Amino acid sequence: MPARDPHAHDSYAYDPHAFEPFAVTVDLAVFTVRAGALHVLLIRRGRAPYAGDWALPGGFLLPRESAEAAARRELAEETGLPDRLVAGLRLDQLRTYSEPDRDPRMRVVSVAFTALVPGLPEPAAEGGGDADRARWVPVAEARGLAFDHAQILADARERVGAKLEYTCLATAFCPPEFTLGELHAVYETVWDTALDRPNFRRKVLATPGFVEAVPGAARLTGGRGKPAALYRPGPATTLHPPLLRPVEGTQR
Amino acid sequence: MPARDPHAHDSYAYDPHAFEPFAVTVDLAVFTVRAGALHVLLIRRGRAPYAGDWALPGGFLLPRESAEAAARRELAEETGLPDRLVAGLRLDQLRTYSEPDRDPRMRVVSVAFTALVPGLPEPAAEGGGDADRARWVPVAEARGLAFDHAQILADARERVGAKLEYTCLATAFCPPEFTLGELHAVYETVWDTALDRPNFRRKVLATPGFVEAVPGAARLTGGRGKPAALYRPGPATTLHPPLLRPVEGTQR
DNA sequence: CCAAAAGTGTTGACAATACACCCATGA
DNA sequence: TCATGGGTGTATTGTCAACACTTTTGG
Repeated sequence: MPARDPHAHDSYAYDPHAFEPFAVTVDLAVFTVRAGALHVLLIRRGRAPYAGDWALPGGFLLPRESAEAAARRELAEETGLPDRLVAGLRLDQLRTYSEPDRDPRMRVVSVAFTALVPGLPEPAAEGGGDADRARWVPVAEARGLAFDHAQILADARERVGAKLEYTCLATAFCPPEFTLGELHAVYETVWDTALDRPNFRRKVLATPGFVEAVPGAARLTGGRGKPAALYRPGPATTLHPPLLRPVEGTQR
Repeated sequence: MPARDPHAHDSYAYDPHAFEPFAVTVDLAVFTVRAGALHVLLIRRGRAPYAGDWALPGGFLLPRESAEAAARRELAEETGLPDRLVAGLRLDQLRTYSEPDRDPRMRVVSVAFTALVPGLPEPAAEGGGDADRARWVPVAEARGLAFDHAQILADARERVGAKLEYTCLATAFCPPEFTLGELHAVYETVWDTALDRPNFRRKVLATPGFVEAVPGAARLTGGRGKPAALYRPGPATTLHPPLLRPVEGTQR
């Protein structure tokens, strides 16, 4: 409930703490698939607390800026990602982290986002701003993160895995035109499971609007093997029926 | 990124706005199923802005309180829901609303939650606090809400519908012991679709841990018809494979 | 010719649907 | 005995997993 008058309720009538200032920030978990491993974009902190540690990119909301806008701005400022890519990037809210002691200095509430970008040929974290401190790090090796960023990263990883099941978001990990082999590799990498290639292929092609063929085009992948047909992302956003992760446990 | 020193970055070095205070609130979309319709818990506002309009319950975070804790506290304070129910209630973060002008008076960032409660015999919105201003309203009739609460409500409704597909959350709409007919009615009400009863029944019973039979018990439902067996919520939290909403469109 | 990667076919297990049908209770 | 809601059976249909197989390229 926005801005109810802090004097409106007995339990904090005239309580100055009702105006206690909160800092509001955004944090970004930006993922990519490189060299067969899921990577996350991290920034090395320059000052205390957690100086020298790795952290998720992010920062404060400006006074008249939504969290989405702040996330996009911070991503452009703090990382070396190309402007065109950041402008067209899809940002998904993950959740908001509001534990009172998550920052040792003051009360900070942070809205976390996830984003998926294609694997880039060059290290991507180059250029102006704080970009020299930005790096792609395999999620398996991302340890000792500042603040509660390990938790955010874990939540984000789980969310991304789940989203691949029932949305068409996997194509966001691929370049504008991609082969089904590349899309297959995205699923296997994010889920860390083997998927039967022929069945995966059929499933993707049977879902209307997931991908659409680029007429006549083909590409040699890795120089070896038969050239693969190219596809573009289709207009669909959700997968019906979903493409479920195989479960290790007892059921199904 | 929590509490980065606002002087740390050139673009707002020494900018006092980096400390611009934000108010942080929670908003709650609490749903129940009553008389075959999905209802949401609303509060009638007592003062401007939007005086006299209906709004979602919610309020400010206290200085050392997480959003989850604030949501639970506000729910207990503002509504007549029984304390036992509020204490055991499951709260799910929906998303955070941060548009700069969503409150006409000041900058307010609000973390929205959803919660599901069983249909209560009595009107539920009774007792102390602001409870006399609280009411269950059918979502179809909830119009003209204060602030951006119509948007929050729409998002919450969609999320709840989606969650029924792949989680066991539907039992939260039912009393501690319930019949499969009641569970069936929950799905039909929330999704606003007819579901084949025998198939629904088999699906639920075939999902391990969704529900477990209460030994020997049976209940007359509505006085008419055969007494139905009683079930309790099981230990499972997710539905594998999911119970998908029938789609009206072309696909599937 | 061989290795590697793309792409097709086939089959059996299983799950979801659309029904028809029986059972227990109140009026 | 009828209406009402609970509960069971079954045939059909479709989907998914497993795996054998063909095709096209580079070396």
